[in-house]
Amino acid sequence: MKDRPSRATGRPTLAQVAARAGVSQITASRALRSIATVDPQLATRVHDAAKALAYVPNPAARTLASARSQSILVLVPALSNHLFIETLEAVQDVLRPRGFDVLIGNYHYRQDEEEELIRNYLSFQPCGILLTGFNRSETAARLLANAGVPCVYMMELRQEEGIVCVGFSQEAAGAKVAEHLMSRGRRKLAFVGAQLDARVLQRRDGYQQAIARVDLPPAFEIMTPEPSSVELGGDLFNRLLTEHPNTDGIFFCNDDLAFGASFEALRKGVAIPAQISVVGFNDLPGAGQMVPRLTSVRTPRATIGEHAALSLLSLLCGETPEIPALDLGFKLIVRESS
Amino acid sequence: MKDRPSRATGRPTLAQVAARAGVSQITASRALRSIATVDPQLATRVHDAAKALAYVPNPAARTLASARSQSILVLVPALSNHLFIETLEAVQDVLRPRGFDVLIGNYHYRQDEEEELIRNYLSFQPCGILLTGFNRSETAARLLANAGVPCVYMMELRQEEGIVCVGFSQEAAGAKVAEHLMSRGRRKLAFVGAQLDARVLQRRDGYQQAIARVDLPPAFEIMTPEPSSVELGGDLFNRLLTEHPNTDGIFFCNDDLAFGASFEALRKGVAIPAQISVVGFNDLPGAGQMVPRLTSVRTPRATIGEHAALSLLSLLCGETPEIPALDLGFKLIVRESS
DNA sequence: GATTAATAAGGTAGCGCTATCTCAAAGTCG
DNA sequence: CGACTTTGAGATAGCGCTACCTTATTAATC
Repeated sequence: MKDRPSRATGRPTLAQVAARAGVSQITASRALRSIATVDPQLATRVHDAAKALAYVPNPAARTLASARSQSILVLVPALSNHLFIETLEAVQDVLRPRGFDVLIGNYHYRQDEEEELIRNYLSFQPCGILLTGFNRSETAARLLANAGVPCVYMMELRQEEGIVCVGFSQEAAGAKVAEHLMSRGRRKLAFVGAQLDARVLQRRDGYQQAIARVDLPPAFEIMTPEPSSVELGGDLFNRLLTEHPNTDGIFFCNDDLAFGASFEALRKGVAIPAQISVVGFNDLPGAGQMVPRLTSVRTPRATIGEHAALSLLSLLCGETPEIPALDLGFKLIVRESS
Repeated sequence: MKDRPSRATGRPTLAQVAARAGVSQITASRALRSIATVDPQLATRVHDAAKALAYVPNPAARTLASARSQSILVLVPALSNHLFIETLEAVQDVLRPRGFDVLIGNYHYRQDEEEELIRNYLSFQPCGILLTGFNRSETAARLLANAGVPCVYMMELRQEEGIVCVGFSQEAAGAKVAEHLMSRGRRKLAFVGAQLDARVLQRRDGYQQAIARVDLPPAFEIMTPEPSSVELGGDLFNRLLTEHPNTDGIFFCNDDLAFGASFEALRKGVAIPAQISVVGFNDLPGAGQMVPRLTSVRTPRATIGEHAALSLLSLLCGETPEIPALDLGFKLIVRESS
């Protein structure tokens, strides 16, 4: 019988660590995974051996043997929006130091793409998933349910048995903006929305409801499914001025649009806030430097990422978070534009 | 002997596909990986069986058996800069349809963090790595060399045996800006840089060299290692006005800074471009909407991502790209601010 | 037509790790 | 003090796939 060439990677293996520590492989495995049933003295020997050999576990072998990886999947609708970047960073800051690795999936606000990502990434057997909002295809939801992987939902809230979510009330935020504009004496309000994901619509609803509560006529709406951008903001602002020239208060569904509108106003000589008050959403970096400085709703996107990751961790430990739907609130930052 | 409970995942396996197709497992494996030595007829049978069973390969098993994953690691210095987002998206657009999955590592412009990410992700046995620039710790470079994983470098160019890179000449871009400002009659030039990564310094060098070539005094420099932001741009602009009030042309190392400066100029009543010409870098979305519309250098960041991914693919096939250092150029977009 | 070379398919043996079971030793209790 | 539980460690057997070697078949060469 000829010797087959080794197919090994050359990296130190658990077997070598175990041999060096004078214990069995499985004991070494348990020690390195901090499983309680190992004598502390043995555990120390194992850790010393691992350090001496510069042992790094092989995640593929681990995943294959346990049918569960150390990866956590995070699905966001866009990377182009700075909002989600901050959420992602916070998620990574929580998970990476704890030995998880974060897989990022960007579905470009498309349900079919999200479904495809879920299908694809489930084959990696992630140990947990962070999702944005509740709006997804039935197939996607079924895939997730069948996989039995713990999920935490970000950005939106829903009080429902078995649902763990971290976010804030988009409706309440929308209402707050309406109340603010009305407190400034604005009566001819408008809402400008792009992209039109579930959260934009929720903000719109909250905004309109607050207006209805004081028996004002509903806000004029300009809505487009186009992706949001600074340029689009300028266009929609112009459209609004043409269609409803006497508008005196606008809530843009996000800051990008509001930025574009502000530029256009400067160019056209439309006085903000003298003639029209403008409010954005998210309070992105730069909102406070705009001319005029932009009133916006500061959303807790980083904290949402952080707490979503922590909630997922507790799910992974078999615990249920005390508050399954965690409301992190928001804050209206009033500046010159209103 | 008691029956052990199955540890299987429940998902269909290659063995089932093979059985259904009436071939051996290894033939099924080869057929699904499109390895040439399989009879097309058998291959069809295998593919049909796989489809019928909704078979999805187990990446962990694949990685373990072959000591090589289907993952490609991309390391970028920041996600907060929109520039890299576009590069990442282009990379993903090339690699995901071809069955690779993209691992994103963000090292926050810190060499130690990059090193840590490399160390960590190498344990996943990625089949290729995309890196940003050439500036990294020696340890990191050694780790990469020892791993023997194909690498492609993005953003910067270097003519060197065995180095595959895709980018453009940062120096040439800097020079181009200087020439443009001088062509507008500007003589008292300044350079404002933040973050100060290698690429910012290269742009600065190109800028200064172009100025030196026509025997003008060197540009005044304001340099700070702080992370770049709109707010910082305003601060640095004010500092520049105080320290060198007669400056008549400024090159900001990126658009964020230029945005902040523009806002501050509007606020202070400094006339751009009448009093000072301003040029940014990257031509981020929004540059064309600024007041005044910002002159900027449009960088091919998406194309860089695309070509870097393609070059990596050819390395994976054992080919060497015809042009190992691919210069994708840049374009000065002249607008109102200069 | 015998020998060699190329080709295609399959058998076998892991890759490196962990789940499960087994067993010995120690602790617990009526 | 014997029967029962608890505890810690090890033996065993895969997880699902692919690399390597071998063998069967066909094509090419002398």
